[in-house]
Amino acid sequence: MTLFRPAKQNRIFEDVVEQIQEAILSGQLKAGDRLPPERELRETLQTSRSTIREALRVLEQKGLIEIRLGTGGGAMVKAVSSETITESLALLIASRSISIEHLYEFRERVEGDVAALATERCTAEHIASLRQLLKEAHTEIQKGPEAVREFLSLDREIHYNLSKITGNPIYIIILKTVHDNIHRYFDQFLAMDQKRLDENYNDLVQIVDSLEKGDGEHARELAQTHVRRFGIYMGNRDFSEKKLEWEPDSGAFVS
Amino acid sequence: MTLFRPAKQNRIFEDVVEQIQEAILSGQLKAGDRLPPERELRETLQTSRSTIREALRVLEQKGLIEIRLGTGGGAMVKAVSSETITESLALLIASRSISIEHLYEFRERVEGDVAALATERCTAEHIASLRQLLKEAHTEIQKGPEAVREFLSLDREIHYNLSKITGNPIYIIILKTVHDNIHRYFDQFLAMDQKRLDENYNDLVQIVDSLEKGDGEHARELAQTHVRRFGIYMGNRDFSEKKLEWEPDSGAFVS
DNA sequence: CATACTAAATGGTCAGACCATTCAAGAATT
DNA sequence: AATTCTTGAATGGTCTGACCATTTAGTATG
Repeated sequence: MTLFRPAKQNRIFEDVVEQIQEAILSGQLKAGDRLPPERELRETLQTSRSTIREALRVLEQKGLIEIRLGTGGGAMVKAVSSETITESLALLIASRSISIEHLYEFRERVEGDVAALATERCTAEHIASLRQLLKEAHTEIQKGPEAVREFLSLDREIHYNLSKITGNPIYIIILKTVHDNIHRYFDQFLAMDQKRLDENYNDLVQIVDSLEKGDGEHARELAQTHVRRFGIYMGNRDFSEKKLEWEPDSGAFVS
Repeated sequence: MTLFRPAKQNRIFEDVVEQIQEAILSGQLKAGDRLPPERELRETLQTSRSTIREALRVLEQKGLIEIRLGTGGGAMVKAVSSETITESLALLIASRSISIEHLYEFRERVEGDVAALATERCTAEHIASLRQLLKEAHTEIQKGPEAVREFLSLDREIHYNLSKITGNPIYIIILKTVHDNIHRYFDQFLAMDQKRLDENYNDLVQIVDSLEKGDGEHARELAQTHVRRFGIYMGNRDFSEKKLEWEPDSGAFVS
């Protein structure tokens, strides 16, 4: 049960973190607001500056504040974003708890779901916006394989737009997180030849066509195929035999 | 492009974080290992104890170390887990960037994917293990509605097992994260009557039946229906009209 | 042998000082 | 008057050294 937390509320800086976090989440402090300077917080909260600073380090790592130097500086409240999730996922990859292959298998299905959902919910404006991006992508691939970076950037933008059409921020966050982590391996993409470029462009055109026709299941299949193609370029292997044991209690993997 | 980071490497504690994190991710420090005491790190890294401590706060928040008091204590390296992702998602929910309805729509499709994938990859042992859990669940629901907590715990365990069968740790992490965040709202479940209990139990039996038969698409549909039912109990409304604007550059939502 | 005490190791907190960066207000220059 | 330069104040970053709190291992005591 996740009913209880480990009782470890002894540390003062944790109390400071909690108070400030509560003020942010309750809306008393909004994005862009400035926290009082450290020396003032020190007096208000009746503690030492080092304790305040340890609390600020935690809040900073949580992505709740951002700190700037100088006269006009200090701790500013940030809008909660998906950055921390992206970083956590990057750590799981770096520690080899999950592999790029795992990430691709997951992405394939999520992008399929996104394409299907987007089909249900897209408007004429959405389609027009996608067509515009396709047009730009077409311009790029005509420049040949040296424009692969620009093409991939537009490819990403199109997937991003699809996730926005679903209206569900979780899909936006998940895709952003997955894309950010995959982009670290882009070097291996840069060798795409003209045939690959055309192939991928045609994938995108067909996906948008299906959206317009309202054929969600076809859009799903196309999106999955599209992602799978990308995965194959990256030397994606079959991983159906790979197994990782998962330690239930700690929530951590063991080899 | 995510090619460059903001050039802000001036802070010493960040360098300390980086060094220790690198030692952990490269395997020089393994889970369970103890970091040197603060006073020793202070000497080794030629810096002050407060700087070391700020670095430790960051590493702790990243979920890379855990700190214990007393003689045998100190900073211990932790196995990288999904805890931080769970916390980040909780922050997004608490700041109302995403709603429980969004979470349920996402969960519905992910659990569907998991059921379908698990069908492809399950072995006789997996089925036997699931049958055992179903048996325990059956025992619980016969005790009547007061055993709803125990039943829900087993329900969760079954979903967890399905994600393990996929062999893809991302599904394990995602479901764990989603479940952890949904469990905060469980109070509203506790009113399930006998009919609901039976309904949910039958869902689970049918899902396992489909797994055994190898009918992945049926398993997917059943799992989706099962999750949707849960969502409805929580006062889940139709949210297809809701829209949130997403700020591309910052990765943050704006109202 | 079991229990109680003691001391050492380690993290947690505090106070105060000084350094580094940034920015705005005023001074000097053109 | 406009521009540039200087200076000082505000603020975070770092350092030092001290003391407190908790835990464990070892020791003394019954």
